[in-house]
Amino acid sequence: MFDVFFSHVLKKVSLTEEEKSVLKSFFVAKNLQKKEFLLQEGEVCKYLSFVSKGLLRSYHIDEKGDEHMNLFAWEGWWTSDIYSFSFNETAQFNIDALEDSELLLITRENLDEMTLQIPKMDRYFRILFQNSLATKERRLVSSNSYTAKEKYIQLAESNPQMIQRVPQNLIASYLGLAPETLSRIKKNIALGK
Amino acid sequence: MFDVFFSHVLKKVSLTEEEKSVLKSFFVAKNLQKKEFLLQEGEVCKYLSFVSKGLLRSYHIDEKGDEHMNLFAWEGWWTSDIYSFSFNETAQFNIDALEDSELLLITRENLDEMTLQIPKMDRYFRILFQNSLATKERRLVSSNSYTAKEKYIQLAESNPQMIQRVPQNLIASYLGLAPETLSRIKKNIALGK
DNA sequence: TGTATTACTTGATCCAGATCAACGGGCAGT
DNA sequence: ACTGCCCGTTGATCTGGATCAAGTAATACA
Repeated sequence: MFDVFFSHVLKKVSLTEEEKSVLKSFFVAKNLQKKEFLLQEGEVCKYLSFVSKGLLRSYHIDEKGDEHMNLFAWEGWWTSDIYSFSFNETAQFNIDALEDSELLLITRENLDEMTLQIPKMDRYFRILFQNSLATKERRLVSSNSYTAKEKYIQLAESNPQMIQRVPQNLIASYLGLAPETLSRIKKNIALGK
Repeated sequence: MFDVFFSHVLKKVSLTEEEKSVLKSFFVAKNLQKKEFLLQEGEVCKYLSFVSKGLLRSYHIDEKGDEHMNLFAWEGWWTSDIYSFSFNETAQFNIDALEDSELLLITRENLDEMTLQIPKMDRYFRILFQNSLATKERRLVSSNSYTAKEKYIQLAESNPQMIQRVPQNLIASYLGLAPETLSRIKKNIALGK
């Protein structure tokens, strides 16, 4: 359970055995079955969650009832409604499991306490958030600047695993496209553009 | 020059006078005149920049030559091509000044060194990036989920200062709209929807 | 203080991608 | 093995916002 976690943390900061065991104490383990919810829109998001096994999705449902994917998180990724978690406001995202999953959860209070006890973890999360921000910034520009086909090709190149692992209709939603549109785009690409 | 800077840092972490003077030594001050560039697409972004006075914009230019705004930064905000800065890759954004501006620049090497000497700054940047990430995540969903009019109204409510301070055609670009579209939207709103 | 350049508006037309509709194929549960 | 249904495909049509075009107001600059 913690193996995947430590191997990820150790890529960014070093930890003693002592620190590792302190670290563990701030987390709670949770299993989630396929289709089970970790968070529902309207609640306050209490946890930052590390995925040690499985696959989760985070998505928003608009007034018309349409789903809009925010992100997918599998082994080695964190997920949360980070806005809700940070500012203690109502969540805008739902998070549920696309596959049976194993998680490590930490509350905001524990995160604060943990980083005070082990300041290196501020560095870990600083780097984590910095990298996520960088990626999200590029995705936002891509979303405003490119055609549907260009966006799909960019995604396929930058994140081929997502395309293998996540159903096509959810990929469409992630790109802000109708499922029919993505289907047609893939057909065109297969026919040599 | 550093007054605005310290007042912002102190909102998130406390600092001794000693630490303040150490902190200062890692930054370089820079003035930028209106229309002058801080960064051009294709370079590597060497600095994370704090705006102590003025207004900058960060934007991407696509193959057709169209500009797509990424963000605006005024007093108390940071700007950078964070992807380029973090991963030492070619910048995708241009950054230039919309008003005469005063900046504090820090290199990646100095940022790393500074956070090692003053670990509290890891916490400062952890919180900064966490908040930016939260905001960007919401903006991305908004961009994929709402109509042009809804996006404008949301922006006007959540960030009225931006609308006052930034020219309308740049706001349009920030929202991923043609300037004509935003003009019409504002007209409709003025006419009572 | 005049003129040039840039910002904003308004109208007419166009198009990428959404929506609606119908069908086939795979796989999940009994 | 059967059946139900979810998922992807394909076709036909519609539409929000882009694009093209022209005029007007505002700001800068000399």
